[in-house]
Amino acid sequence: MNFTASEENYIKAIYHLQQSAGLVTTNELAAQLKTKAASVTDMLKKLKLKDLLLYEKYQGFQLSSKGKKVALGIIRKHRLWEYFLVNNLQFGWDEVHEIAEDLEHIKSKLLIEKLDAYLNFPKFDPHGDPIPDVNGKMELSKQINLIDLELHLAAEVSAVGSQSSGLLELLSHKNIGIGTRLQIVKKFTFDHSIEIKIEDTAPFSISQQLAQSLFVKPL
Amino acid sequence: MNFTASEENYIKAIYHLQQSAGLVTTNELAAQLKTKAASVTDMLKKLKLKDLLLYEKYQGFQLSSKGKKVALGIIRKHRLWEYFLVNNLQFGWDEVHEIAEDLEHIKSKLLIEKLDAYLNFPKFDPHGDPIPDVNGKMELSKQINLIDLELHLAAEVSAVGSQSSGLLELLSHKNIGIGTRLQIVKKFTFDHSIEIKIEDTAPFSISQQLAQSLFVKPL
DNA sequence: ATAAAAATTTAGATTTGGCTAAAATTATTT
DNA sequence: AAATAATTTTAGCCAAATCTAAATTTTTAT
Repeated sequence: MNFTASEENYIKAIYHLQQSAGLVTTNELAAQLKTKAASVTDMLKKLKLKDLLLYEKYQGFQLSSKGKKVALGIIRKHRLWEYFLVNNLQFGWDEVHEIAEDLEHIKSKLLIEKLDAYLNFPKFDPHGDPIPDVNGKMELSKQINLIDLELHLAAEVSAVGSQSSGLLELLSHKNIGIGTRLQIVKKFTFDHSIEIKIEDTAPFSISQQLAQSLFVKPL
Repeated sequence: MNFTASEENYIKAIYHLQQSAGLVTTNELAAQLKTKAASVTDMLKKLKLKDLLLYEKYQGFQLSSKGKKVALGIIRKHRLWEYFLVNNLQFGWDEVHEIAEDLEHIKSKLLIEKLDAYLNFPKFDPHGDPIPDVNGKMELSKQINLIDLELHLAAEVSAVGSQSSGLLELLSHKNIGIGTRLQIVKKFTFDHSIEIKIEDTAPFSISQQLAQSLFVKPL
């Protein structure tokens, strides 16, 4: 089956939303895609007709197993291209999301398999997110949200919660990236900020919001 | 200015047609794009409005200088991607056109400049067509791919397909450089290798891949 | 030079994906 | 349990890019 770029964007957005929420709602999706609820409803009908979506009107929705498979294919393409852009073309990891949004809609199956081989079958993209293989399987790492990391337990940054340029700018300013080793030295209840220490540098504190955008693997 | 994929396809097709014909006609273009004359007329009006086209109805048309600049930008992207697909991803040179048709519409300027650098600023694509540089300049000559040179016809090496060190190493080992005079003494269908003779030295054979990286001017 | 043929353009319809505004449904409050 | 609020859907419209059929202009041939 063949899908338009717009359909693919809906499928991908639904996939990401249902990861946390289970059932997805029309307004949520409209906000995510920066479009209007009425437009979403239209597309939902189309996706249901193509058996990509389990949907009863007014009742919320989620991807069918066919829909999930399509979503994983798009995510695979997106993350492989991001890997290529950063590792081969020397883009910064904060510059590649937009471009990969376009590249992910290029249709050729062979292209992606050859790209994957050329890159040596990478398992994680530059943001630490796992890359699905040809069958949609991916390594689900034991990463947890930084806010939930136990006090004084050493861990390694493995992923960021979004690709927003604001977040990436802040991280590079604070010298935090994928692979950075750190531990929490104090948690403050007042504003839920936490104080972290990166290897042997001086501890500094980060906001709850930032901590929630960081994922780590305990070492 | 930003253009749709469809507009870009029209611009590119007009560019190629006017290379041979000068003025282009509606039916010609419709045939080229596998669409109907009425659709072409609609698009011509749009392109004229955007100052990409010199067009008076019923009188034929051609690209404005602005239109030509846009065309060269698209051709640049197309040929760079073809080069990447063949030289890096190991596609056959006969498999890449379709995919490049899609990739050429990816918008990022930075992407193309980084790709160009990554590929070592190639001057010719895998089919021997010149790749325009950032300013739209390209090597225009009667050179042809060595693989297409007529048997026993004397010719002079005029360009190599890329600056890759592997290619240059091989060429210097075989004593082939710009200006080298040679002729083909035999073509083998089995592996598409060819046997060449440089001036008065003994003939030797070179691979299809190497022959495709060499461009010659018949003397 | 005029009629027929060919090429081109216009007019009106269709599809896709979006919009606004109004209607319908579900959820929340009093 | 109504009334109000929020959410979702429907209805009707718009723009881009295509199409068919009809009208117009240009070219060709008698």
